[in-house]
Amino acid sequence: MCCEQKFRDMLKERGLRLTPQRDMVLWAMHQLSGHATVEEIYALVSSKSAAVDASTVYRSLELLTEFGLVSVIDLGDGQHRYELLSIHGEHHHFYCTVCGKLERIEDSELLPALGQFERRFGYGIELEHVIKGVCDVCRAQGIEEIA
Amino acid sequence: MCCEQKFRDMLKERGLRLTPQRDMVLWAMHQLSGHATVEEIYALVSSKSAAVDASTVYRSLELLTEFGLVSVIDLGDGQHRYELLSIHGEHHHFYCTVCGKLERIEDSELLPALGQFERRFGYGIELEHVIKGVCDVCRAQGIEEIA
DNA sequence: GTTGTTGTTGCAAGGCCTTGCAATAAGCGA
DNA sequence: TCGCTTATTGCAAGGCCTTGCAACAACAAC
Repeated sequence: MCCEQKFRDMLKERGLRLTPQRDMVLWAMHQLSGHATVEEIYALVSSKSAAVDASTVYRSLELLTEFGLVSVIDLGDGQHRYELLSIHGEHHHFYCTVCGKLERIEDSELLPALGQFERRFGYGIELEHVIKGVCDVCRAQGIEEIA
Repeated sequence: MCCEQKFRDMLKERGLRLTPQRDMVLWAMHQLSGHATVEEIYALVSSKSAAVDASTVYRSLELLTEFGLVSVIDLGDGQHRYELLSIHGEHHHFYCTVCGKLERIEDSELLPALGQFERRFGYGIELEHVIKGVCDVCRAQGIEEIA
C-alpha cells in the first residue's frame, strides 16, 4: 500500500527510523478501517506482539498524525478516534450534534464553498476533520418545534 | 453583573443550586478577564477560600459551559482556556497556527460569510469558538517562500 | 425558624495520556 | 559484515481530569 512507502519516505527525510512497532501501528490502522480508538489499535497491536507498550502506540499515532497520514477525530465524547487518510482520499466529515449522524464529505464538494467563505472572511481557515453542526433533517424538525 | 443573574435563573430553572463554590468560580472568571486556564481559576478560588476542591472547579466550569456562559478554548497546546462570554458579547476568535496570533472576530462580521457557506454546503454548522487557520500576513510570506 | 428532600461537595481512587531515563536497536559508513 | 551514533523503546512515575460515595448544605414548604 502506498502509505507504507510514504511513511518510510517521510521518516527517512527527517532522520527517523522505521521500527517494527511503528510498522505494526500502521498495519493495525489498515485492519481497523474506519475510525479506530487508541484502545482498539492498542489491543490489535498487542494481540500481534504482546510486548508493545501503550506509550509507543501513542507516540506512533502522534507521528502519523504529524505526517498527515492519520487524522484525529473528536466527537466530543472524550474518545479520540484515528483514521487512516491515505486509503480514503481527501475528505472531511459532517457530524450532526442532534442525531449523531456522521457523514462523509468529499473535499471536492467542500472546497469550493470553503474558498468562497475564506475570500469573504479574509483568512485561510483549517476546518477540523470533523465539522459539527445540525443536519437538514434535524434542523427541519427543530423549526417545526419552534413554530 | 448580568451573568450572575442569568446563572441564578438557569440554575433555578433546572432545579440546581447556587453554592458559594459556584459563585466563586464565576467571580474568579470575572477577575481573570480574558482566557483563563483551570490552573489560574483554581489558584484564584483557592486564594479566596482554601477549602475548595479542584474537582468542584471542574464541575462548575462544565456547568457554566453547558449553560453557554463560558466557552472553552483549545489552541492545541493541551491547555484548555475558559472565557466568560457574557461580558464580551457574541464573538469568535481566529488563531493563526503559523505565528500564533489570536484575533477576535465579531459575530456580526462572521455570520454573513458563514451563512453563505452554509447555504452552499447544505448544513447548518457550528464553528469552534476558536477558528484555526493561517493569517494573511503568514500566507503572503508562505506564498513568497514557495515562489 | 425548623424540617425534609435532594443536589453538591470533598475526598480518594482510578483512568488516560505524557514524560524522563536507561537500555536497546535501526541504519549508516567503513 | 561490523561497529558506531543516536533515535526509539519499555518502564515507571507523574499530571490532569473524572468519578463514586458518604457527609453536607441549599432551599422550599410549613
